[in-house]
Amino acid sequence: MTDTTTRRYTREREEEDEQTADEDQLVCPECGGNLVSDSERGETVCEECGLVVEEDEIDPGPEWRAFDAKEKDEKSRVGAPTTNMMHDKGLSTNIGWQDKDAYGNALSSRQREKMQRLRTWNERFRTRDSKERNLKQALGEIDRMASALGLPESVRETASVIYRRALDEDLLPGRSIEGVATSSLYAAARQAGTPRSLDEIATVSRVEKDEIARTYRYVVRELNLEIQPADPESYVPRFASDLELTEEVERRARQLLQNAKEKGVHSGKSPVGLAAAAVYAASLLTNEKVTQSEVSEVANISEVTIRNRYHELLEAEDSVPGL
DNA sequence: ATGGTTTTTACTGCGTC
DNA sequence: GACGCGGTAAAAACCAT
Repeated sequence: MTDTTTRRYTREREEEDEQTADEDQLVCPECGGNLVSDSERGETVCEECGLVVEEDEIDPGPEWRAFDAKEKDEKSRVGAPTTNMMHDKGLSTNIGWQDKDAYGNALSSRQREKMQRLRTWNERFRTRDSKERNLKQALGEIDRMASALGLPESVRETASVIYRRALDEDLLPGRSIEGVATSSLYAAARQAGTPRSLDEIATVSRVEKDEIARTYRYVVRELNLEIQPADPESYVPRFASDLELTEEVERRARQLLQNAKEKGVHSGKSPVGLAAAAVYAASLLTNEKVTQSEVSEVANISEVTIRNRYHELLEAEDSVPGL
């Protein structure tokens, strides 16, 4: 299992590399010649015809003109190159730790105290900043996915609370923002009694189902979220309305499920399957027939599973006298 | 990693329209 | 002949250990 997933991940990465490598070798739109970037001028030009494709690029090189070779060696760009590896691109303030002034002289004790305070506050603001940024992106994602799944406002609220907690407890390092955001939403939807299956979640998320499941388990464990297995009944209204069935069917399906619950038929079985079977069975009992394949379609469950479950449901029902 | 359970896939046969 | 349904065996997925 782990073998296959890691293998897949590495393969994806290779593909990405190939892609970016392809993109690097650009071709002139005019004559088809190779494009070369001239960082001296900040332009990308065609080798063949001299067409300038891009201007005003950022020049990562020295920012002074060099008048001779010696000067070229001495004068380099001030400061570290910017990088996307850091959330602030390495541009935010850093205060040295050495308690020396710009000339290397030791600071007075009063100055040292002052610098210490500045360091503390600078660090506070900076980490708060990065978390804000992180949060903003995650909340955007949660919003997007929630509306794609037709989940109400309250679920988004819950999801963002969960995400904030994950952030506060430092659960993020080593995990993708996307993944944790998705897991938060998944958890929130289940908590709110409007569950969406992992498959449904996965279709709107940017991360793979495997990763969502993994991260979800992790988040639930670390935050001690108490989430009971989804109640099959909570799927019924959605399926019923997707199939344009009446309230009557819906009520009947609920009855079947409640009865099954009392008999303990349902433990260990997938809630979605149970719900789908209940809807199907109810549609038969109320003469509003829908086919198994229709139900399996909206519930994303195999017909076989529906068959198996609905037999069990009816058996449980038969043993109740007077129904 | 492993073993037990559940779900899915694929295929087959039967009855009906 | 296509469709709905039932059943089965084997593969795959899932879960707890």
